[in-house]
Amino acid sequence: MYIKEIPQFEGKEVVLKGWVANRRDSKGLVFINLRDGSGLCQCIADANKISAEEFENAGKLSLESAAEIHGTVVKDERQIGGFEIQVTKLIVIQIAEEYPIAKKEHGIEFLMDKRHLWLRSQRQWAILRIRNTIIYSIHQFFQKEGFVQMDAPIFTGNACEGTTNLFETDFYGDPAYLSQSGQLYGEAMAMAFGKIYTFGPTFRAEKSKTRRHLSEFWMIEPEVAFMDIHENMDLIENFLQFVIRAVLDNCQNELKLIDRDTSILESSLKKFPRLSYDEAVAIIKGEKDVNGQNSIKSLEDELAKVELAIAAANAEIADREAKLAVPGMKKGEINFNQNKIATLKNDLKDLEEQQRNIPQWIQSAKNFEYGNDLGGSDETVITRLFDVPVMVYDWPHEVKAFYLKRNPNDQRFARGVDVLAPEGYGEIVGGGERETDEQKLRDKIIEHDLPMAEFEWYLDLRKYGSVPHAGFGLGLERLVTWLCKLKHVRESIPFPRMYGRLLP
RNA sequence: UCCUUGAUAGCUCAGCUGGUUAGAGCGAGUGACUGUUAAUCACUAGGUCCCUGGUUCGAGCCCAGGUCAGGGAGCCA
Repeated sequence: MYIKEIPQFEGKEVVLKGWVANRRDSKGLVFINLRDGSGLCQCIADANKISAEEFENAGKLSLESAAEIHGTVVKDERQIGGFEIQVTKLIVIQIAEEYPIAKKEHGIEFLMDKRHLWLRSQRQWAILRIRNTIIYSIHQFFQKEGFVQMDAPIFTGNACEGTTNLFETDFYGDPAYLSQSGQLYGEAMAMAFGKIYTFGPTFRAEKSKTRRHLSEFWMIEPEVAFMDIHENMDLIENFLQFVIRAVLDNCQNELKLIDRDTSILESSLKKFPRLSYDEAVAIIKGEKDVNGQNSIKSLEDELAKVELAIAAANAEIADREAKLAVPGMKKGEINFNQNKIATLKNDLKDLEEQQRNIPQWIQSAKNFEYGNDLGGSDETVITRLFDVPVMVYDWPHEVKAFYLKRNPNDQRFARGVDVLAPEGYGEIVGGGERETDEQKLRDKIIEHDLPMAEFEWYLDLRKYGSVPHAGFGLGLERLVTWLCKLKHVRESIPFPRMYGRLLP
């Protein structure tokens, strides 16, 4: 019997096993918020309805203690889930020691150190259930479309893309690297199975400390034979919309718990704009408007808004501090005001950071040099103008991976495509159409200064039935982060691995 | 690797221009209260002010070096 099934048992006797998420006492009454992994439910232990020993035990239940509770389901609109349990019997399974995570705000370092316990709190629970729905719907989409799930190896002998840092390990005395992409193997498998997708861990040893990077993350990489870049963009759009719809259909409760405004998710079900690199650059530099909006002007407006918000927050802090300075305030009210000030100060830190960042974004957008890759701020600048993910294709070939095909009509461009998520989240998908000509690939490998011998097996694919093909890679954690509107990827995975973080 | 901000009680933070015995709230413990939602109220306990060295009559505060962390850049999904 799980808490999520309670609505089916109104008026009946049930048995729940779970952990104490919160407890409040009153004379003759103990309120227990029980958590069992499926949901939360308030249980009321009444001194008149259970034995004296059981009532005493109920009072001893510390935060995160485990108990088995027997009781009657009673409808009560005020409660989470609309029901509560009148306890008839209470069995203590374990009394927990003092629980470190208080019912209060904590700093991120502390919470990350306690990640194994933090997973129990409601917000983390909701995010990771959404992650589960996303994973399930990814498999559903590809399976219904006839893709074969086929994983790439994790130990690799070569550097697929060469540029990024790899984790080196010892493979029976030889150096081996943890995979940074299954891409090349996916191409081989697509030549055998037609449509495949990989779903596995990926490792990048970049000493990045940003809200978008992990050292270990999960990547989904489909690859399809006889598909060109435009069909690839169709696939990406259908795929992402299937996943978004699955989250909207199945996770309303979780989305509400994390306070996610779903309007952008709903608007993302309409067609994704497809911009060429040239168009994207013109928009970033403010040379081209989108629906009457100019990138530079809208940033300047944003900066003005941020400055107003900073002034408002400072005024409110001053006001509340003045009130606190007057003696005679009740303790509860003091507490309320102090917490409010703490929250405001935290908001202020974020606002002040934006105040510092936006002018830099404006500068970097104005000075954007044609031919460069888009930086994090450029992605933000462009996605702020849309309420759907944006696809940018046909990139200067110099900035993209060696295996991408050139646009046959304009050799300056490689047929890569990036999907930029709205709300400032930036790149969540990178992909494109692959080069089919063996000699052109050899030239590129030399140009990128990669060891040719390591790629001979890959070049074989171009000798035996080389056909047009395309695919993409989706970073699971970046998708979770955007769909949940998280501030940082570290909350999108149960145990994040990042620079400086190997425990727990 | 670079830029930037920070480290004070179990947690979140305050601590003025260097000054005598370092503070608050939460959490914990004890007690009060029959409907609470981070309950409320009273009392109690709780400190290597990150480390090393320096300046000074005097350092939580100033200086130098280090460690760790937050945010950003580069790079990427």
